[in-house]
Amino acid sequence: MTLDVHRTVPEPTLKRLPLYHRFLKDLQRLGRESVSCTEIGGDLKLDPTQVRKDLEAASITGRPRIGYAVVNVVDGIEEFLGWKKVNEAYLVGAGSMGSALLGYHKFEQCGLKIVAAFDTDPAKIGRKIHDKHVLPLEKLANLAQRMHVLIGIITVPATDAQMIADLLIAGGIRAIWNFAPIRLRVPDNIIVHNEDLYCSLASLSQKLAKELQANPPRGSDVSLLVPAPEDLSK
Amino acid sequence: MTLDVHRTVPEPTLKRLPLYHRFLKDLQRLGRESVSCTEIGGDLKLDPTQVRKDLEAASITGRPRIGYAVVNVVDGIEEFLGWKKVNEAYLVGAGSMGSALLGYHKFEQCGLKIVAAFDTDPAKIGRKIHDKHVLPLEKLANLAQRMHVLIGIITVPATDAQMIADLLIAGGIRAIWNFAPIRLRVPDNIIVHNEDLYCSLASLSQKLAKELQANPPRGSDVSLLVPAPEDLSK
DNA sequence: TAAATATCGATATATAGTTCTCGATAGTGA
DNA sequence: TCACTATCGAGAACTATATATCGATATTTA
Repeated sequence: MTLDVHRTVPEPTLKRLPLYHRFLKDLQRLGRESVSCTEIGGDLKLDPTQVRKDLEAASITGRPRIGYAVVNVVDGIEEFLGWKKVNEAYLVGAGSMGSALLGYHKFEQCGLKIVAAFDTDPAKIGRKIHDKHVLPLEKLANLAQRMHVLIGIITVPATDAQMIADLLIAGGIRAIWNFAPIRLRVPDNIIVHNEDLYCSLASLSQKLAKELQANPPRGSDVSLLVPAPEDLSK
Repeated sequence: MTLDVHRTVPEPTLKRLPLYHRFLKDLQRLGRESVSCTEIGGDLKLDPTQVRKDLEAASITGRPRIGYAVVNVVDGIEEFLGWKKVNEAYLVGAGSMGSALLGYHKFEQCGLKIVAAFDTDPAKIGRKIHDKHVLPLEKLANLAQRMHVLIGIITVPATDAQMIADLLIAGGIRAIWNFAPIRLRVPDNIIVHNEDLYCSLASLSQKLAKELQANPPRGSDVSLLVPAPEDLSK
């Protein structure tokens, strides 16, 4: 059995796989043994063919007329996404976003174990947040010795993010989950995943602006915003 | 001048516009007056044509051999994304993620003003988090009266998210920014934007798993993971 | 037992998004 | 002044992603 880990899989597919995983886990809890693409697609409002292709990308196969064995899909997705073996991660920046992430204990079921947080704030250093130690940033340099830590999570202000990225990379980190609103400059072999809330927000804002233009909210009178021609003359 | 708000713009374009905005704001601070796609693309590691098309989508034009007027781009992006007029938002779920978002004051420069938070936890109700009042969830129903609030931000556990979404929609909300790891069922005219960290994580995990298979980390001996054929016989 | 049907798997088509090409333009420097 | 060049703008070509079609298969049911 060769895992098809090498063929590159579309990004959208990767982001849908957890949705299937979640839905199938629920089915599993209900004791269901098999499921069809049609049903998955129905629940998630996705085209059944889409679902089939996504599962195929993760090397998961089903049987005609029967569907997929629930356990196969759950297992196959975990295997494919690398959720079976957990990678350790360091989080840098124990501010409010950092603290929030430290509390996401379910990340561990998704291959991510945050083992420690780093910060420069003396008020935070030495304390524990959601059961994770907050260490002084200086200690991050020792990281090189603790070679098993491969993931860095950046939750510092944009101004510090590049410096932290450099530190993490020097320490041997291979992948960065970046929550700072800035594009990091990193070597080609480093995987960076940006979680830029302002970029997400942009998409929401624009769609809302467009929608409001088409269907203005009750109570808002467009004539107040756009003066009628005769009003402009006075 | 007619704003091209009606032609639908690719999602990827919408998510890149804030990057340009940020870079050009920096240039503006440095006193720069014009900029080329080549330069923007160089900074953000994007194809110059891509940049040009994105700006075109936002109805921003430049001049051959000169480039774009920095002020035009900054202004044009803000206009296009609807960042000039600020929409008010309610946040539901004053947990750690909710609190973190309440602290993102720069959202206000991006058309989003969180005016209040709601929660059911008596320990949180009545307090202020990052200067925003935390109100009891019951009061969310009054929302219908406060018609100017159009955006709801959901930061409650997945189990409660659908119920909260229903409440928000009943209250007249038009767009939802959903941080709960669940797909909400909403009417067609409601805009939903999912910020599902597990989906993001999936993409990171898979890329890392793939990368580690190609280039195993120093100190990890592959022979320990994959027994050589002769080892299987004993 | 045979027809009907739900489903997968593979392939083809369609749509969305990105990159390339080239002509037009407006500065720069010989 | 005139060639030279960096750039935009428009459209073509390409690539990636999503959807549709169709044959094969296994179960159900008449």
